[in-house]
Amino acid sequence: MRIGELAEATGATVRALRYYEEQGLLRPERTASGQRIYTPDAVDQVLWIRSLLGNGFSSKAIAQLRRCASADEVTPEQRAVVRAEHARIEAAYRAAAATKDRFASVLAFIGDGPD
Amino acid sequence: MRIGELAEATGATVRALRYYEEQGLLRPERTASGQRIYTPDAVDQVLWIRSLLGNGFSSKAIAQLRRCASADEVTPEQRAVVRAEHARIEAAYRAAAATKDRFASVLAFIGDGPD
DNA sequence: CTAAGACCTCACGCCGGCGTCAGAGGCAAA
DNA sequence: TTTGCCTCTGACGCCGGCGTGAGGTCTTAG
Repeated sequence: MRIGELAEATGATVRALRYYEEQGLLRPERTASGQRIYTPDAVDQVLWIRSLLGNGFSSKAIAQLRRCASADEVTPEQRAVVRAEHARIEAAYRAAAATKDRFASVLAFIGDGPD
Repeated sequence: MRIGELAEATGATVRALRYYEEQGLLRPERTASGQRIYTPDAVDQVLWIRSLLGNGFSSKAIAQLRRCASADEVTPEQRAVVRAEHARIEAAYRAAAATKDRFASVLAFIGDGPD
């Protein structure tokens, strides 16, 4: 698929997709004339990238993870990266859960009134 | 407590605490000479603020929520704010959960090797 | 063949959440 | 009172994640 289609399929902008490639998060093929061609998997990849970014991951960390996933062998360094980021996401998850619960109680308090 | 103590208690920097006040997220008392004095509750408030910021909330949205919490009456506008932010946090929570699970499987795959 | 639209590569701009000075003033101990 | 640390108020700087042109090329419908 072409970049505009991927953008529409994922909700990302064309600019963002090019930025992701620039950061090494995406590696589309190119046509002879230089136009980007994405495989269907790219949709999931982009959604994944955006969810990581939304959870406070930096693009550099995501690039590390990507390299880790595509390597045949996992180096100790990569292992460390994964573990560190795992700790991050655990914290983010707990924070999100707490925040969600807190909101739920606020909603229970005010939510049944008129709009 | 003074700002340095609050900083140490919360893990935020002094600069960040002043920034939060600037944004209307915190309202410490002042001594006659102008030094900030925080009540013990401020610790929880700061942790709460940081968790919201970490979940992608803007400081303006948090200020709105704060105003909402301290008002005697909840206006429809505030109600809308809370609902919108609730949707945000729901999404963030689901994303975090998915990310966490994905990491868990990665760790299961590589995590039992040597460091 | 042509015209519209999607795409390309620079490259500068923006904004939020602080970091980081500079310079001046509190405050507790000796 | 002096020493040393904490705090104060500006005010500029930085960096990531894009937005937004400018100026040119590709593709495809008619």
